[in-house]
Amino acid sequence: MGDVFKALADPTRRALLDELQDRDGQTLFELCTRLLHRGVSSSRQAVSQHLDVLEQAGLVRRRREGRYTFHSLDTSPLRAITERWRIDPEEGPCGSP
Amino acid sequence: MGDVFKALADPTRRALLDELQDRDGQTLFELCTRLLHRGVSSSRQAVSQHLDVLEQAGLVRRRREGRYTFHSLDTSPLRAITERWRIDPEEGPCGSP
DNA sequence: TCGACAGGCAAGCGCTCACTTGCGTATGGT
DNA sequence: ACCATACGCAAGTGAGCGCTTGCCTGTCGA
Repeated sequence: MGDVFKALADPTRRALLDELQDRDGQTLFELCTRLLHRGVSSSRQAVSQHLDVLEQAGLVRRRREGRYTFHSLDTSPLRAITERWRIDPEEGPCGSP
Repeated sequence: MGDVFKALADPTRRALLDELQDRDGQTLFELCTRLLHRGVSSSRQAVSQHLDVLEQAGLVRRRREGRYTFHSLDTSPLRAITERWRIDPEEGPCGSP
């Protein structure tokens, strides 16, 4: 549980999740180069360690294929947040009293 | 934005939010004693600093009254989480294709 | 087969974080 | 007036975090 929040506490890791949501199944170098275009400058090893944290938090899944390692996003751990502290969905399109 | 996640990264702070959701408008000492009953042992100053972090993150509001300082919960910053990465509400009661 | 590519592993360094310690301030009961 | 209460402020300390550096393992193309 705490691992999820610790993972989300870093701006680079949040940018990685944004990037994976934009395009799923990217490799390490793809993520590095696309982070650069976003203005986030991080070395390969740094990004790799960030992905380790995200994987341990259950937010990212790794799939090894040949010499490539593809990463995919998994937002299911975030659902526990909305269930712990009641978050009113701001009376969204569901509201019908 | 990152302040919210950094605030949520600590288990003591999450326990404080739980406690405030259970009973709103508690003072520092009330929160300290009730944390003890939950098994979370923290000094007064430690809890005060945690509340500082939560206040800076916008998750807790302070209201000074005489020599008491009451704390109230505000979950609105958490809504940004659900809006950033689409979190399916597990096909809640809203689903009607 | 050889070299370039994609990635993993681990130690070291600077910085932040959580906590403690000590003192100061203001309120309220008696 | 006096003292206990409720709380704030600030410096110091130990542990964890993010990043770098260096080296090693597989994998694919020419």
